[in-house]
Amino acid sequence: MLPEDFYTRKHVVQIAKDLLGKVLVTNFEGERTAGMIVETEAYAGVVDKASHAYGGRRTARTETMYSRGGVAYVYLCYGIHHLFNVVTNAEDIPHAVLIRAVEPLEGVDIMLARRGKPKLTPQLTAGPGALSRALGITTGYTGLSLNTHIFIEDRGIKIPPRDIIAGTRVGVAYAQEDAYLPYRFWVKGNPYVSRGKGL
DNA sequence: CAGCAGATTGACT
DNA sequence: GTCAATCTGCTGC
Repeated sequence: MLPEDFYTRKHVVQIAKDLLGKVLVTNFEGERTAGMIVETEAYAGVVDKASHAYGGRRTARTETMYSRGGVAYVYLCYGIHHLFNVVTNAEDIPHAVLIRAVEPLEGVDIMLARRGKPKLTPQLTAGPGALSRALGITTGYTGLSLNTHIFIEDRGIKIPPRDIIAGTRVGVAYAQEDAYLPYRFWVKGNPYVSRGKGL
């Protein structure tokens, strides 16, 4: 499992890159599922117009972003989709990394059942709402430390730097100039990377 | 308090 | 390609 100081570092963009190749694991009621992270986005807190915490906004929803790094921030998007983020940095600095896609490694049958799908295709976990549903992550787990039911492992998988591609974040056109920041990262050529509409 | 847009997805034309 | 699903939070009456 990743040490706590992996999450409490100050540079959320570096953490977003470092998370590629790590393994996101969930274990709910004995059902274990896991996938390798292949796509992430960094959200840089109060100065980032794309972040829920821009300008220091604090609401019931965003409160967990202000926690010390190493907990889950899960929120509901469009009223339907549960989006999973990793909170980083120190307490009161609301940085987070959105996990946008994983490649299934364990518990594929469980994921298929949760998604109501007959067979494995990239759609199973390509996209932030899709992977959360496949891994059983809901807003009920927001604020949970990443060391019990949801955790991230380093299995020694190294993504070569030349295979890490940077681009603009998906669905953040409203963020004006910050929409052009290269804060989205993915593993080159991996079929599970989402085909979200960037800029 | 109504209206609207959003870190999305899947069904349908 | 278009659109509905439906919760959170911001804006404006």
